[in-house]
Amino acid sequence: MSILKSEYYPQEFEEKRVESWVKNKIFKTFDDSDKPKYYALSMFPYPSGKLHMGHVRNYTITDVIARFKRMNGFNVLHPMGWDSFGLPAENAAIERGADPAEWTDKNIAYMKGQLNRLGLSVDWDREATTCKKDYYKWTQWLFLQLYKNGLAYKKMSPVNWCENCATVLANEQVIDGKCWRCDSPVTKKNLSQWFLKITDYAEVLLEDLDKLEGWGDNVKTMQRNWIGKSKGAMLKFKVKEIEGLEIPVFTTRPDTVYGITYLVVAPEYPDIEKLTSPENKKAVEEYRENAKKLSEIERLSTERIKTGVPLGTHIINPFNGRVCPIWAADYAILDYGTGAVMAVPMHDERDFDFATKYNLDKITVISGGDGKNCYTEPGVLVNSEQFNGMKNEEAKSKIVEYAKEQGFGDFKTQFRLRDWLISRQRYWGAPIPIVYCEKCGMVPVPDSDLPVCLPKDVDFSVKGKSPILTSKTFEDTTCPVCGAPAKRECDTMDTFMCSSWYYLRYSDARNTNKAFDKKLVDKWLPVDQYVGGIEHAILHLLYSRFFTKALKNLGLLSFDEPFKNLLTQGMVLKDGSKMSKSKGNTVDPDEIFRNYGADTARLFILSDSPPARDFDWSDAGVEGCYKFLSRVWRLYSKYQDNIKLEPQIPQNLNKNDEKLVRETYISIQKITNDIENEFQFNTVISRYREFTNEIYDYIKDENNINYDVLSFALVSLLKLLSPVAVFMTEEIWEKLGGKGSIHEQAWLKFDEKKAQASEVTFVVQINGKVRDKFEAGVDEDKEALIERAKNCERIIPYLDGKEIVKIIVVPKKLVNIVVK
RNA sequence: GCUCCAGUGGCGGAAUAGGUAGACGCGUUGGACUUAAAAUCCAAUUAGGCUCACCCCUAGUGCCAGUUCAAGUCUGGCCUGGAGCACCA
Repeated sequence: MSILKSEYYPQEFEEKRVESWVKNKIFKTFDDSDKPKYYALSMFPYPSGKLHMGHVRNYTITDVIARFKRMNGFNVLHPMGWDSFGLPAENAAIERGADPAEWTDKNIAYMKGQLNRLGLSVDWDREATTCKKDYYKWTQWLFLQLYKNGLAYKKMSPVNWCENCATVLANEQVIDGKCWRCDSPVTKKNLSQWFLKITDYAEVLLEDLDKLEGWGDNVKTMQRNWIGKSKGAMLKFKVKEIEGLEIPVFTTRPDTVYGITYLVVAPEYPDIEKLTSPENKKAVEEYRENAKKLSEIERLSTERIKTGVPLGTHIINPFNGRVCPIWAADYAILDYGTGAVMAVPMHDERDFDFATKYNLDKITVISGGDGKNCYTEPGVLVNSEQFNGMKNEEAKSKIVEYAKEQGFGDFKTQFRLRDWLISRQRYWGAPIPIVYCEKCGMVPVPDSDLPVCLPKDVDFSVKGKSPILTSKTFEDTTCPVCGAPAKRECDTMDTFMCSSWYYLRYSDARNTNKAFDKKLVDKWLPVDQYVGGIEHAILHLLYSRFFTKALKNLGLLSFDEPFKNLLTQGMVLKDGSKMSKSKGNTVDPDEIFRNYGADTARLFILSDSPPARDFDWSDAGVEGCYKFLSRVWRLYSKYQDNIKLEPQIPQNLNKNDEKLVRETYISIQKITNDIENEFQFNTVISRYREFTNEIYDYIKDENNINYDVLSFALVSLLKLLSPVAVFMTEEIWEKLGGKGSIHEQAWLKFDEKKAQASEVTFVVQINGKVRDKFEAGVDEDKEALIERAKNCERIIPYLDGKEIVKIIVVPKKLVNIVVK
C-alpha cells in the first residue's frame, strides 16, 4: 500500500509540519549539554512588514548551517529577534495615526509566521525584541555602565542633521553627504549631543582586525579605511601678532616643513575670531556665513574650486623663521586633526591649487619635479637647511625628532574615526536614562528605576521637535539624588545601540535580573558563524566590536571579538538589478511558498551563486528547483515499499551496484566538504542533482536492482538533502517509518577509500597537450603506466622519429611525454 | 587619487595542492510517449575546420609578457566592471 503519493505536493504537508515543529519546540536549545557549542546567527531583521528575498537568502543560509552543525553533533544556538526601534514605525504613526508599538507588534507577528513558514530551526524561547521593555531596560543599563566608566559623554559640537528625519546622525550614517535612511541632504548643526568614545578603541579595533581570520578581506579593509590611521607629526606654530597663541597642526609630511608658505584653518575654527585682524573682520565673517550655508554634499565635492579668505595674521615657521599668512578655507575640516593645516603648495595638490588661485608663494623642498608643477613623489630634500640631501622618507622622522628636541613638535598618530553620536531627537527608541537636576547636575537614573519607559501620551504630528516632548508625563520628574523637581533627557538612543549587544542577549534572553549572565554569555559567545549583508560592514559590525571590547574591559565578558566568522551574503537581484519596490521587480516570498513551497524557495536561493556573490532570481530557476524536488520525490514514492532504513551492503556487488555505492560516498564526501569549506551551497546542490541522476541511472535496469544498495543511496540522499529541503525530507522520513525527526539524525560519515574507484582514466599528453586516454588501476606501477601510454594508438605517431626528453607521471591523473 | 573584490559558452556558474576547461543547472534545438497538450524521459548544445556520421585537428578562461613538461589557477605589467574611503592635511 502506498503512503507517499506519486506526485510531490508540498502544500499538503509543509504548513502542517510548521505547526507541529513550533508547537513541540523541536528546535529548543538547552544550555546544559555535553556536546560542543555552535552559535549560528543571522543579522536580525527590522520588522518592516514583510520578508523580502534578501531575508530569505540570509536566513536560509544560516538555517542550513545550523542544521548541518546539529546533525554533526553540536549543541547549536540559532536564535532570532527583532531590531524593532527606528524611524519607519514612527513614520507609520505620523502617516496613518498608528501606535508605533502596535504597528511593530503586528509586523513582528506576521514576519514571525513567515520565518516559520520558511522552515527555520529557530529557538523562539530566546527571541529578543529591542523595543520591548524587558530588552531596552538593559540597553539603558549598558549605556549607564558606559557612562559611569567615562565612555559616554555629552558635548556641544557641529553634528550631522537630517532635516527630513528631524534628527542628528552618526558619521557612519551619512552616505555621500546624504542621510542613510531617506537620502536627503545632511547639514551641520551645532547641538549638545551624546557620544560614545569609540575613538578610545580606534587602535585596538584596527589591530584586532588581523585576528579575524574568519572575516573577508573586503569587510576588514572597509573597517580599516573607516578607522583611517595615519602616522605623522603634530607641529606647533606661534602666531606672530598674538603673544602666547599657538596653532597646532597635524601633518603626514613633516619632510616638507621648509616648503610651508601659508597656513589654513577651517571656517569653524574656534580661535578664528582672535586670529582675525580688525581690517579683515568683515570679509572673514562674510566668508564664514557663506561656508555655513553650503550643504555637506557641496562642501565635500572635490570638484568644487577651493575658496578662502586671509585672516590678516601670520604664523612663524619655527624651522626657518619664515612668516606665513593664515587663511580660512573650507578645504580644511574642523574635526580632523586640529582643524588647521600647514600648506606646502609645491608638494600637495590641494595647497597647490589654492596657492595658484590666490597667488601665494611656492617653494620646492623635494627634488624630482619640474619646479613648476606640484610634486608629491619621493625625492631628496632641498632648500631645507641642515636636512638638504636627505631622502624624504628618512627626513620625516629626523625632522620630527629635531622639532621634539626644540620643543615645537612631536610624533602623532591620527585616526579618521570620530566618536559615535548616539542621541536622536525621535520617539521610537530607548530613552537615554539621564536626569538633569538644577542642583545635582547630570544624574544617571538608578538601576532600580530602569527601564525609563516611553510615554504613550505623545502627538506624532508635531514638526521640528521630537514627539516625545509633547508628552505631559515624560519630561518632568524628580532628581534621584535630592528629590527636587528635575527634567529627563528627552533624546532616545540610536537603534544601532540596541543592535550592538543583541547577540549577547540571546545567550540568556529571559533573564530579568541581568542583561545576561556572565557564565552563559561566555559559554555561547563568540558567535561561530555570523551571516548578514555587506551594508553593515562598517556600521553595525564596527559598533558591535566596540561594544564587545568595552564590555570586556568593564568585566562583563571574557572575550574581545563578538563574531569569529563572518559571511556577507550578496544581494538578491532580479533581471540584473537590485530588487526594489520602485523598480517593480520584487518577488514576494509568500507567493513562492504558496506556489512551490518553502523547500523550493530554500533550494533555489542557495543554488545558482555562491553565498557571497549576488544572486539573480529567475522564475525559470524556481521552476527548475521544483522539478528537481519532484524528481527526487518520485524516487521515494516509487520505491517506498522497498526502502530499508538500515540497509546492509553485501560483499559481492556487480559493477552497477559498486558504482552507486561509490557515488553515494562521493556525494557524502563532497557535500560535507563543500559545506564545511566556505558554505559553497551552489556546488552542494549540483552534487544533489548529480547524485540523483546517478540513482536514476542505476534504476534503469529494473531487473537488476539490489534494494540494499538502492536504499543506501536513497537514505543517504534524504539525509544529505535534509538541511535544505527540510519539509520534504521530514515527510518522507516519517512515511518510511524513520524514528524521530530526520533533523535529529546524525550526519553521514564518509570513507575516502570507498569514494575512490579502483580504475581511473589516465590522460596521455604530448608536450602538455591531451592526445589520448586509457583506463588503469589506481595503484598501477609507474613504469607500466608509461608503457601503456607509449603504446596508445594515437600516441604512437607522435613519438615516431622524435626524441623523448622527459616523462612526467601524475598518480591517478596523467602521463605527459615531452618530445623534441 | 587610495584600498579591496571580480572578469570563464546565449545565461548563472564548476574546476582539492598548477594536471582532461566548461561539472551542475537555466535557455535553445531535436526526439520518445500522447488524438493533442501538460508532465515525464532521451539526446545535442564553446567557436572554427574536416570526406561537418564516427573520429580527428586548430583556437579558446579580459589583454600583453614571463615561470613550468603542463597555467583559468603562479609572477610582473596593463584594461574593464563593482564596492568602500576620500579637500583626512
